[in-house]
Amino acid sequence: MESKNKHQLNPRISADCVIFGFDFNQLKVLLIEREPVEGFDVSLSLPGDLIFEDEDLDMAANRILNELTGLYNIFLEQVGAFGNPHRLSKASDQAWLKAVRQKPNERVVTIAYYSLVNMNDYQPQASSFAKTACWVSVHEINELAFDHFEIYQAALKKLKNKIKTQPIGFNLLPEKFTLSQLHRLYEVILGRTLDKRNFRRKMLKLKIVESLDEKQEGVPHKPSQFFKFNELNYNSLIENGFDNFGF
Amino acid sequence: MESKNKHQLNPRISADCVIFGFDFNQLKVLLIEREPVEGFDVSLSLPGDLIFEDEDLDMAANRILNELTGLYNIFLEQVGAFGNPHRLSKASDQAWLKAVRQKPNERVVTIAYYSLVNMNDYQPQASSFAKTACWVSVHEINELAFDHFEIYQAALKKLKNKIKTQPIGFNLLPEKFTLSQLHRLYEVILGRTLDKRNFRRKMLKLKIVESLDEKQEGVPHKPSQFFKFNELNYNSLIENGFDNFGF
DNA sequence: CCAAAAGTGTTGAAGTTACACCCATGC
DNA sequence: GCATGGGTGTAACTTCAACACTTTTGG
Repeated sequence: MESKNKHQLNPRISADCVIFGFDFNQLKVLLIEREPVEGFDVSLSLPGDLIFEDEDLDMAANRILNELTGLYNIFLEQVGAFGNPHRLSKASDQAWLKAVRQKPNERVVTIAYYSLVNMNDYQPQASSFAKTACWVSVHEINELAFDHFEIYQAALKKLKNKIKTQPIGFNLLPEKFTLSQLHRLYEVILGRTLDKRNFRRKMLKLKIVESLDEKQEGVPHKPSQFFKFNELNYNSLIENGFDNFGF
Repeated sequence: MESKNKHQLNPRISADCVIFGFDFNQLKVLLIEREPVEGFDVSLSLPGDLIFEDEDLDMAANRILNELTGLYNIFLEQVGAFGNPHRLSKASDQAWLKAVRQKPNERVVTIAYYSLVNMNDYQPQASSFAKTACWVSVHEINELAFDHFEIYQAALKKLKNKIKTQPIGFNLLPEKFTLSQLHRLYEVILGRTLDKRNFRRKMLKLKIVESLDEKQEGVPHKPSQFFKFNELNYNSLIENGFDNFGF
């Protein structure tokens, strides 16, 4: 790394982020609306950017995440590298790249990440690579720019697998939450219904949740108990996973 | 991608392979001996190479694997991207790179893969990037060039996790094998002993093995039955995994 | 006949699934 | 008082973990 290169963009490597959120009902992904270019409709893409030469891959993903959401230090994990030589060569993508990149023809390999955010903490930010961002429900995502749909699918698959053995779901919830919210979260991520009683039993047995002395107020039904997660047991499960989480 | 670039090397992206083998006793990794450069000892590294501009990442990994082993179409899966800006800057690594790369200072992000090979099929090949290759037992691997030790660890972790839910172990065995061999394989990959009876029961219940009308010969103990794997059930488990594989 | 690895069953404990009704609140 | 979602227990079944002796062969 020669010093003249230190803070230049690397024109061949980018990072893209699949940022998941949960609105207590649906699983969402934060997408950016690409400025329309002549002859093509608006289209949605994952937030992403070229990396800097002096920047680790994780740092680049964190930068993208932070520029877009204002959040630091939240769950972020690599999905993998996507490098099909033709991943940028659709006509609509090329038209857009010509408008924003110095070298629109350059082959770019992207390193994909996924992140879990608490939607309450999210504050939209103006960012260098995104004019407007919006949360889109996963079942409404069907076409994305470049190979981003494929990346999104890989990220969702990784999330599904991971949530079966590690208690990462809490990253999508606020500090206080109800077991029903957690239940719904698991259902939407795994894409199937889970028995309410069995679910609660399992969570309580794993001891990753702890009930608070506080209940919902103002709801037109029996108020729900709030819980927080138990950091100690949470961390030990993050290390070891729980093998028999038979959803 | 301009056509003049079509078959040039991409100086910023490489692929590295962690190639696992099993000699019926130990889990091994195929490493290459880097030519010593003045002032530094011989050192071991993972096989790897820069990718070509017109080459998919998977293709590049397959090329490296094939050039080194003569094998095609075998198990190969991405581990992830490794891109620490200083991953190549140790003095011994720099000395070596100066001898073999046009741009030894270039920052290179590498995409790591792991592969499972049947050691009997392996035939050493002369290759552009390796003079000599050798199988090293996993418990003897402690230092590797660049960040390759970190990559190796990530690959092994991925293998451990994957073998718990998918029947990929067969890729490391010949067509005919005994249940004891399979048993030993699982033990060395997972790094712990497994009860013999419980192991056999589980494998037979999953129906991924089928006994052949053939036994070991010439062994100084009760001869062992040979098995092959059942491709049909194998493939359905590759799709679906087996959730409750509680090792 | 001895050494070496193959092969085989049972039992108690734990975990999984399926299932239906009462409760507390706001309106 | 009614609509809404919250909260609870049990029984049948499956899976898991632990454990020791007999068999077949070569030398």
